[in-house]
Amino acid sequence: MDDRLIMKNKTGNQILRDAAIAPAEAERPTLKTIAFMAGLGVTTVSRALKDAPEIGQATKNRVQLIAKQIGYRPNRAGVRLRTGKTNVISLVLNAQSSIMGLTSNMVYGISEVLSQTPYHLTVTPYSLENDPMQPIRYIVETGSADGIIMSRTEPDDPRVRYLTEHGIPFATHGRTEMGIEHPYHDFDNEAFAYLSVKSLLAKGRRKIAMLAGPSPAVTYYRHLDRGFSRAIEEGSAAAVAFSGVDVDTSLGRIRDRMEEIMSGSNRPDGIVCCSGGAAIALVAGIEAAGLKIGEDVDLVSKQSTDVLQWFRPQIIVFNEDVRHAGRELARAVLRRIAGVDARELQSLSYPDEHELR
Amino acid sequence: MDDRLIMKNKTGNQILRDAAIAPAEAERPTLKTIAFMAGLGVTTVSRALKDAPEIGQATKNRVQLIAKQIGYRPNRAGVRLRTGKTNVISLVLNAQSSIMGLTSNMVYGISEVLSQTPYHLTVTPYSLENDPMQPIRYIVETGSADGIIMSRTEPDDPRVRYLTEHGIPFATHGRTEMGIEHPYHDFDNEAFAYLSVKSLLAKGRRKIAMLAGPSPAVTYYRHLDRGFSRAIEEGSAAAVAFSGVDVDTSLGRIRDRMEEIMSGSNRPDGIVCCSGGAAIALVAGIEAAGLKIGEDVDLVSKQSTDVLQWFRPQIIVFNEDVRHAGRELARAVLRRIAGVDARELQSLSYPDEHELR
DNA sequence: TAGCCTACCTGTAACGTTTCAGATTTGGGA
DNA sequence: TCCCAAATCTGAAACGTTACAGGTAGGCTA
Repeated sequence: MDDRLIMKNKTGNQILRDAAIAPAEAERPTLKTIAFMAGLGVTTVSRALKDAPEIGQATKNRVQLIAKQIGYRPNRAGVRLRTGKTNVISLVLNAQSSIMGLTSNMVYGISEVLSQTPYHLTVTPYSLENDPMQPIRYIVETGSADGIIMSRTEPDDPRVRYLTEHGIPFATHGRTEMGIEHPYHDFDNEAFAYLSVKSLLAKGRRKIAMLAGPSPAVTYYRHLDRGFSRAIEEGSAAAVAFSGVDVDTSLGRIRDRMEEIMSGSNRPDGIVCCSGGAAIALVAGIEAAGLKIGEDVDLVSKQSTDVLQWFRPQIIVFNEDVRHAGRELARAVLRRIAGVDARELQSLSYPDEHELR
Repeated sequence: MDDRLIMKNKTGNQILRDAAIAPAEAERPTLKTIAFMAGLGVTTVSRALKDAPEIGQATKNRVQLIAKQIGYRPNRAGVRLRTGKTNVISLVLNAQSSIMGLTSNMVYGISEVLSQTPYHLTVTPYSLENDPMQPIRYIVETGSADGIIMSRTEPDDPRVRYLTEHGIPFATHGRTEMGIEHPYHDFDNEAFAYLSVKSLLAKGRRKIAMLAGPSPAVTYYRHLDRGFSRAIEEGSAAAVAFSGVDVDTSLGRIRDRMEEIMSGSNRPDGIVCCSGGAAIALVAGIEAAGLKIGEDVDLVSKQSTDVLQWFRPQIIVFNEDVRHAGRELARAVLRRIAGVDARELQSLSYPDEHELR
């Protein structure tokens, strides 16, 4: 004889007990379980749990008590199948920006917010060689998320257009310039660049260069450029161009190129850098050229992880709180899903000059 | 009259067209769609798509062709509800280890593998103050993943015990010492510590200290300690203890404590550090004490992001390829889910001394 | 007394998939 | 010619949830 014991319990569900092997595999309670216990129909239970107006208060209390006692949790697959709601937010990012905890902080920030909700976070990285639209299309076509958070926003971003057309809630890290109102959170890169140049000017620097984002592809490049130019003009300083490198370049190449530039005749005496990772390679190049930070040349950099001030205390540092960005973005998509107008879900955070310990 | 047009298509599903507003919201094809197009029953289609033996080859070909042409993708909720399979792998990690791209590289490594499969990756961070069991229990109780990947493995890890008892596939980053065979991937920290001390000995250092993981809580602490002690003994050197700091300590406190220690009389002349982030603070402390790396004291560190050699070229660096760890762990859970024996899913990677450019 | 409203509750169907237990067809052997 | 097995295919049921269209009881009005 089989040593398994198959029985029907009162709810009609099957219990499968494996005599000694499986550890009393407790069956997960469903609406049916509660319905049986309360002597009600499943519909009533379903409604009672979501505080529907047509259910009596006494019933609601009773049902909710039972649900809590037996640890009922709605089956996500059931809900998803029936309602089409996935309770999933998808973070789509490119695998390049891994350096210096940008990704992790974003993930943590988002999770912090989602952990208070029924939403789960799925992460979908794509490599820079691939089409950024691909993961987006996949999510939309398979309906695998209720909302999307994405980074590396471009001025005329096809993803934004696509998602808007399809009516899928999303929030971007970074702004667009395409006349579509959508939720975003952005770091004020214009202010950063402006303030950076200002602080170099204050140190008496007059030939200033910037290591910026991948030109004009990504929106923040434009903002940096605007802030930079404005400050340069106001200070009637000279802008030195860095050709052949940007923040996406490999650290090794940044270092080499910097050594080259800083050994040349037209070298800048002040540099603005918009990534902590790049700044480190940049410094290596400067020092390889025999120059000293804080003496021959001053450096201002953005950082998203507390590290540059340990690296070279002379570097002027502005913090970008990516974790905060994550929280803002998560809140934005959630509220967008809830139907809030996109214009109310746009926020900016300002550069915060690092205070020395 | 209503300006919406509700019609039944041939499959019996409802199409809801919003005259001008919604952009031809194409209905997602289901098995039913294919069944209708092929003039078959849904059962046959379902089977044909998974190459079941009882379906004729001609039918299979036809069905698969149609499926491809109309871009059919199985509905995850349907599958999940029916089979209980979620097609989700959950990465559970603590929010502390954010520094220096550890988390991101892990995520990217895992995604790389999962992107070739029907699996999605969800990330569930928890803060160190919370019970590490909590997210695990949640996943098991709600059945929200088919497999789990987790880090910060402890010698006697309650999560490992719990998951094993419940028969949930998982893989850990790091080993346990509890007599349970389970899939893992680990960096050989014993070899790292051993080799590190060896290289310090080779530089003539004789008073050696180590900044290690949180004592004995996390397994890798033991491995580090073993490798360290063995090398110290073999080289008949002196081990200097670092009290009050470990790799979890805040960078600020590490710096301060290091300054203190390195200003004292019994300061080491060689240091092993097992985290790139901590190494940076450590260097700051050493230099604040007026000492020079490579002269007064030598430093060996592990890094998971290419940064220390730009920071101070004098630091001896061993790389831990966390992205590779992510790939290994993902492969391990997947194969575990497929029923492969746990003992075949245990792997180790070895420290790889960083080659100078 | 009938009629009707309100307050509360219920069964059935459906979402898309897989499994189960057949049903149908075909070909071959007797 | 008949029957059986093999090869294909099929409908119904079920997973857990919510939406829809009722149902019932009690009280109130006319």
